Amino acid sequence: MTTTFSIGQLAKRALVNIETIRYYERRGLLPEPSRRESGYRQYLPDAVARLEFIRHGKELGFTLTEIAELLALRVDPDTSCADVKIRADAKITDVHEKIRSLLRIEKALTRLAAQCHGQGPTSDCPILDALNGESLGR
Amino acid sequence: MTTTFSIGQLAKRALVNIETIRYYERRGLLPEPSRRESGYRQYLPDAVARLEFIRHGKELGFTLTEIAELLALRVDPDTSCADVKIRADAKITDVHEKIRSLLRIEKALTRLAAQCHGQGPTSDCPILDALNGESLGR
DNA sequence: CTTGACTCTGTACCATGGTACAGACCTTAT
DNA sequence: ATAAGGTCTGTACCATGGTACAGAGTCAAG
Repeated sequence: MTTTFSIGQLAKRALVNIETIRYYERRGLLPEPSRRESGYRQYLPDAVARLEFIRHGKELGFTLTEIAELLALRVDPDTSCADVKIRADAKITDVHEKIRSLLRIEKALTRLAAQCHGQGPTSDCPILDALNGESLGR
Repeated sequence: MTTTFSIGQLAKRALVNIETIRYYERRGLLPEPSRRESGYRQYLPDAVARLEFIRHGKELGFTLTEIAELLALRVDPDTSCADVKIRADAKITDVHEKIRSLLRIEKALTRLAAQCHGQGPTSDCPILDALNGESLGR
């Protein structure tokens, strides 16, 4: 006899919203569970692990679509660890690009904020002047 | 006689989509322009500068809502440069937080990718193992 | 056996920043 | 005068990651 969970119990254990579980099912991140005669979803304990996998993936910056792919790779006997590594490397590049972009923004903002004494009317504000002026993106 | 632009001409000059201009108007980023008898929007040259202001704000990571606030500050005689600086400083903090979070992600991903030789079945993949395991978020 | 809590499906809604129509009307060039 | 192209409003749709119902049916405790 195997322990099974209702969707509410699963939600409590995995610390996610019930609606989120159903949403993940619609998105294909969770397999369709078996049902009781009433139609109630019936989960096995491994569903908790699956939800944790999803959470960890999100913590690493993967989108739900990408997480679905990783979950699919995991069970496909024709894929190897290399397929996973490719995705991880792509995500590293991705994250790296975002960081570079944000650093550029931070630099530009810091420069502008330093020019601003925080006094006087907005008509003399160097920050607003800059927004009116040339492109800042470099 | 002042030169005026149709919405299409403005879109060309400011390099934005016509629909975007109407969207910005709905969002309160652009004032409602005067109209011809036909109802066609009629823009003054300063509308181009306004759209550029918006673009620059976006390049600095401000949301459209925040840009609308900056635009409002600009014309409000009761506000000072300090009000602008407060927003710029808040955005710097904001961007800084995002960078820190992404750096944490990058670090975790890089560590995982380094552990993965890229060989063997997915069942032995250290990256997938990590996603199954403990929380990664620090 | 009743009542409250739970779950079901389907759909709508939130923010964010737009894009894409449809169907009608206007303008401009030939 | 007519056709092509521009513009109008209103609404729906895109992605992303969910959340919030309504109305019906189910389960469990007292």
